[in-house]
Amino acid sequence: MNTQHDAETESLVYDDVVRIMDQPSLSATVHEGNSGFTNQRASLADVARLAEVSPITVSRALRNPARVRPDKRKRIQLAVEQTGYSINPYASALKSGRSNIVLAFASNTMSEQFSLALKACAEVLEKAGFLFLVGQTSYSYERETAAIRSLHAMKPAAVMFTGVIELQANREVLRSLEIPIMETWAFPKDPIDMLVGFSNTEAGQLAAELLSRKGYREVAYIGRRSGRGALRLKGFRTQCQLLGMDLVSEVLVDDITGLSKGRSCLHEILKSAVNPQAVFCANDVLALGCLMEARRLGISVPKDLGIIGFGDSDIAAEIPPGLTTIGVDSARLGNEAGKMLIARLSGEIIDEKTRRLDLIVSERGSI
Amino acid sequence: MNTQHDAETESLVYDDVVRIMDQPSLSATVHEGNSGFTNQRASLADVARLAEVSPITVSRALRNPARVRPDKRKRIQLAVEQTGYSINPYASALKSGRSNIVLAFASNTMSEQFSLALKACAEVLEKAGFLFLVGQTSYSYERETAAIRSLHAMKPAAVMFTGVIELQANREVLRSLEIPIMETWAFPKDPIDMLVGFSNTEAGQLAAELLSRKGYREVAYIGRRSGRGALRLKGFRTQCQLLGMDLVSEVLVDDITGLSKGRSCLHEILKSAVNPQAVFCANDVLALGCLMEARRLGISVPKDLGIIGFGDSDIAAEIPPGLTTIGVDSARLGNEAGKMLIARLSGEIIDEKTRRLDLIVSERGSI
DNA sequence: GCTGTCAATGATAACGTTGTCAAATATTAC
DNA sequence: GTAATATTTGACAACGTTATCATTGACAGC
Repeated sequence: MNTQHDAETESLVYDDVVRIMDQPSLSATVHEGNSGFTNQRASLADVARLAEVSPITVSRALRNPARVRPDKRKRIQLAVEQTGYSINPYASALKSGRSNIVLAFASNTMSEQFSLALKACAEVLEKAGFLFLVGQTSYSYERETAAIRSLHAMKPAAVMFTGVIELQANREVLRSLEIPIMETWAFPKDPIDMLVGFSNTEAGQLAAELLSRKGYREVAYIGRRSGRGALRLKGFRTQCQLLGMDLVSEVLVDDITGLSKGRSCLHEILKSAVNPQAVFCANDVLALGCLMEARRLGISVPKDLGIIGFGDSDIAAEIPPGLTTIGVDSARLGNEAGKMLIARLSGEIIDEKTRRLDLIVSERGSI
Repeated sequence: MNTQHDAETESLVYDDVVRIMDQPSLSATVHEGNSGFTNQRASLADVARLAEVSPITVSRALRNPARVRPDKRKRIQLAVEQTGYSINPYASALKSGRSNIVLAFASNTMSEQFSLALKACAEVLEKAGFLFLVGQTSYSYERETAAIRSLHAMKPAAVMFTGVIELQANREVLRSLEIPIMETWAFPKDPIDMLVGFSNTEAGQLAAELLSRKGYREVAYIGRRSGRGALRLKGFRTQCQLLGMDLVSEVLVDDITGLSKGRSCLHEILKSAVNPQAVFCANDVLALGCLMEARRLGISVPKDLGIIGFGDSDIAAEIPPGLTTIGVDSARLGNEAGKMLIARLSGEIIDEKTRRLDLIVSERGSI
């Protein structure tokens, strides 16, 4: 490798910058207000002095403009712009016990579905002036517990989870926070507070029905041991029995990230006494791993082995022969959750605190 | 669809809970200290009263135990546990002007590479007691600017970006914050502060060399118009020229998320006067989209068309015929960045504020 | 025993905002 | 015009922590 290269080559980035900075619209956004960059931040008192009102009036003008007379409001607005004032969220949170941060915790930030939902939710909430931040729990109860404990100190405006909280103690901690809590991705009968989800049991049932309709008789399951995976398995198992199919193999795993996991799971399945003709994977990553490994082993999909996934990931539609998958509209889920949170945070009386989304079956070539 | 289903079905989640809660180790973690859930939080003063010291001593014992005599330290520790005290981060941040939050902004949280890096970074920082939170900028200068403005109010302990900051005004805002700034994913000669990155220009050069070595003569490029894409293109273009290859088509796009984009780009390329025999895609998602579409169109990879991607995504190795791709070890990048931040945040004098990672070429069947 | 130095602790005063309540002003009713 | 009410504004104190400076006590050196 004899590539001539040094750090300077990359300075193009900054050549680009100059070009970009020439566009007045953007630089205006940045320079708005306070000309230059004063390190000393303006406080409410500074704004108040300039606008010739008391600090508390400034505070009101910013938080609830209707309660301040138009002329003063104008003066205050002007002063805010001149000083480049922005509220100190720490002081505000300290005094009021509230913050404008909405925290979301994802069990796995690498999941396409969760990312889509969180992105949609972020867009809604940021438009409403909230700061939407995401933390990770990595499917670990310990980390989830730690995250929830940190909430007690943070007291965000609201919290959202890509899942439901299972540990009773954590549920109580969350309830004691007295802030809106949004659970998702399942449909328990007793959510902590708000819920935008769907039935995982039904997803399992649908998978069984699809396979039965296609004439499969011996089937297998791959998925997580706990949480939603367990629910999907439950629905699958029940419906298999009902429809007279044999669930000949259940491969239960803890970690489901990475395609290699799906591949090794397929090997597990092939070890079972009775070889199944189809497998339901509790997520698309596992399903794709199976699909890849099947091809590698010369197993024809769907002739020798049918595969159903869950999640309706981007690639499921694209990869030959097309992965049949059950899923929800994740972006819609995030959007709905965001809108519900905003309604609640702005003090509206919510008639419905839960929302159930329909499952979407995308039937493709893999079964 | 006649699936019998109602919300109750999902209550399995909570049956699970009971089982989980029976494990003493976990419930202990939750119940630690303050027995039950007092809504009224304990303050430093409460702890101080119980330990019979002054509040300031408690503060010191928690932040810098070495400065407090062992006997008092013990008493304080005990009092903290009895009261279930946890520090109020808002009060702390208000007074000290610092916080224990480390913010990261990802240009695209749905990217496997960014997710991997952020996850690795989060692990390191959380172990050191920081709260690692992620926001999104969605490759938009407006949102990036908004995010950076919000930093001014938040004053996190440090900030990290999955990229370099291009707008000069934003660079200055960041510098004025006087907190550690971590840029990544490129290797500019004048980073704002800290940097863990690699050369995108070199990535383009490597791609050209690979193709040249395989005997390709007419090649094409697909990628983003700006930022890192532009750098990869620059390196690719330069090296093509040097090696006597013809860059017959450059397809420049703004949005690179989603496989369908790669598919439509392939069509663009096929429209060009001279059909290229190989294409370098500035990321793996685009490359995979091309690969899928090529197969759909009956174009054989690599016989009729060679494809190189960037990012070394999970699926690149798995999908037949195997996607040749150039990338970095994202998890390592995140880990290094996290460790550098911690060193800096704990006041160590850092000898090296930048770190350059090697590019990894994974040669597979697609060229 | 006296002075100087260092470690350990504490008293006081903020940080910048907002909740509470009171005062001032404007508006309406009679 | 006066009284009653509603609207708008402000004074004050507090949220829980930490920076600063002052104090105390311990210990060494002479």
